[in-house]
Amino acid sequence: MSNFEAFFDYIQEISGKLLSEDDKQLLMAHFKPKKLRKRQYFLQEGDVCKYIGFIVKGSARTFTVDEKGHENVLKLSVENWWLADFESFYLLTPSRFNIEALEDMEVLQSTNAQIEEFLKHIPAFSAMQNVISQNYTIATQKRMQAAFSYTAEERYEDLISNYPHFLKRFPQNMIASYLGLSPETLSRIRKNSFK
Amino acid sequence: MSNFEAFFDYIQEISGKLLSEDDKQLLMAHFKPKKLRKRQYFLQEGDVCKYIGFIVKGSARTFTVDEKGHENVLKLSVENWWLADFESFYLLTPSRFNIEALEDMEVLQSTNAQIEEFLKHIPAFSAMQNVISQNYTIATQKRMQAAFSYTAEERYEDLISNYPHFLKRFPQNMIASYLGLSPETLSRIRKNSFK
DNA sequence: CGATTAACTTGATTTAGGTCAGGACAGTGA
DNA sequence: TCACTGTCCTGACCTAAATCAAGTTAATCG
Repeated sequence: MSNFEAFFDYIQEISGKLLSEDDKQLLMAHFKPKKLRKRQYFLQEGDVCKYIGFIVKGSARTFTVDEKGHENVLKLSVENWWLADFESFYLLTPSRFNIEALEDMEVLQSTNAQIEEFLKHIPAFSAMQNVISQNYTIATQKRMQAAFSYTAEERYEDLISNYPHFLKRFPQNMIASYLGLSPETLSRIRKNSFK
Repeated sequence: MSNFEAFFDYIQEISGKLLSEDDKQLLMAHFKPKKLRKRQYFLQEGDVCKYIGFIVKGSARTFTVDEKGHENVLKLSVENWWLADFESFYLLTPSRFNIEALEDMEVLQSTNAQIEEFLKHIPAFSAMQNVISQNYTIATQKRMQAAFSYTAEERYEDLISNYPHFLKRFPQNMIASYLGLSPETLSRIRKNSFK
């Protein structure tokens, strides 16, 4: 199944290790393919995030809704990224986040208990986890710094240079929210940066 | 050496596993105790972060300096926390951060290469790493959300409830910077929250 | 296809928080 | 002892970005 081929490639590439036939069988047995239509929710606020998903195709946003009904995008995710509220997933607490498909999606999903098994039995899988957690640590450190010490404009420039494809792929108001800006402000920044 | 006792306790507690005598010997052989005086730097911007440090005693701040000479505190660290710019530490790139002792400190430090060895040979150590990276992921997710969707006042309330001891331990201008505020603003928030 | 809804732009106004400036108290050190 | 430096407070002013409002363009769907 082509879904899994992309997934296997990803694991092998990022971990720098090969998956055996047994490894692949184990993964195929416990990662369930799931389709989500645009606007469908992978996770709803208040629910426990029972599944972690690997995005084979499509994109999603992770967001909160505050008391005034204002939506706040924390994360935009595309192919070869993982989808979960890790706090809820690890601790089994109700999530404060929503995760919603922005395009039709194909996801491979599994549970916390099964992930533990993969980590125990598949060397490439646990190597992958280490690399991901390193990357995540680094990326978050950068994003925190940007959030606090950059202006709106600098954050936008930063996004352009780090994730240029986001601009084509996501509506501008999502990008604005992801940058912590109102849609109006982003529109004005873009207008000014043209001249 | 009492330094190491606290360190061993920490590893065993957080990992849920015991350290053997051999494990302890290995750790003692490759974690070097180091003293830092108040104001001394553990890491300077531009240098590669060759060491990771475990704080046995004292506290530190991780900060950047922007073009205008404005300091920006990203992290405040106390006993039983780790000290490093992980991007620089993992990738061996020059760091954009400074790490400075805010009090006299005792640190146990080691290198990236040695950490790899510990992970390979000491089960409690790699279990610890997994727990830490989970906790870190969760904490960062929260902090990101706070940074983007909370007001100055809410961020301060949040700090009070999560890290009340920070308020006694760190000067107010450090706290302000950590919260992404000017010292004046924090002062005013405190004034208002008294009545 | 036209009808509705969603996405983007632009202007006018407001506001949270920053910046600048002055002063009150420590704590430290020659 | 008294300057010196760092920390905190308070007031006056300013500015980046949010909010409100209205209009335009682009997507979506029956």
